[in-house]
Amino acid sequence: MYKDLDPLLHSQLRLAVMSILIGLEEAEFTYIKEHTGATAGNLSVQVNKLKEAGYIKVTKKFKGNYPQTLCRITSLGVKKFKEYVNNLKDYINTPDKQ
Amino acid sequence: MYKDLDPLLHSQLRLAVMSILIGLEEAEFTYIKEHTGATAGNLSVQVNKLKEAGYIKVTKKFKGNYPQTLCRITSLGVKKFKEYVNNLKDYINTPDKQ
DNA sequence: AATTTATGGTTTATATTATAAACTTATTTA
DNA sequence: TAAATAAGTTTATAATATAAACCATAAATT
Repeated sequence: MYKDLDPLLHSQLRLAVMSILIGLEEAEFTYIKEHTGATAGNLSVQVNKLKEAGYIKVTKKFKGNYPQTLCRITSLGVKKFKEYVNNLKDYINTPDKQ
Repeated sequence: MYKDLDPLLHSQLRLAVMSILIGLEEAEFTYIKEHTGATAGNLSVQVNKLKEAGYIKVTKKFKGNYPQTLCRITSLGVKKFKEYVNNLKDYINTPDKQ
């Protein structure tokens, strides 16, 4: 019971990023920024941590004249996300009490 | 989408404490310590934060000759816990991708 | 054509948080 | 009576999250 929660995923912003990417396969940095409400700086840091851990892959291109940072979840990322969600369930199953 | 997660609850140990208390109505400090695997120091700090926020009520008695710290969730605590769990669901609903 | 504003970020400094180590007080046990 | 155990608390440190400041280029404005 109460298995450890992956600290990399147990963070509001990183979890939101993963949540977006698991549903989308690929998303722009700015898209994630808008959909999470995060500041660019914070997002930049957290995206890098997920990248360093191999949970996501980040590619940098140009979109027209502007830089574009694309994020995509890896199979490791999917696995870790699912593990996290499963472990979390033990914490949040409220056994009927109002 | 992606509502803010109560930072007081989005912490592995404090969430485990609340998870125990929502199922038990009352628990000893030592019971919580054993069931979470936390160190006494860490637990002491986190229990106090939950107490300060009014999420739990802490009473100190003696059990035989030894001090006994009892914890009990408050109605505010139950409300906040449920809100947290509801908000969290948006983050962890994996829309079918393996 | 120079200056200002916007885009798309990164780096760095600071505030917050979590955690462990050390300490306290009292109690058993050898 | 000395050492170990119980039940915690306090404090110091490590880790984390976040915001503020910064950088480079592009587009718009004067």
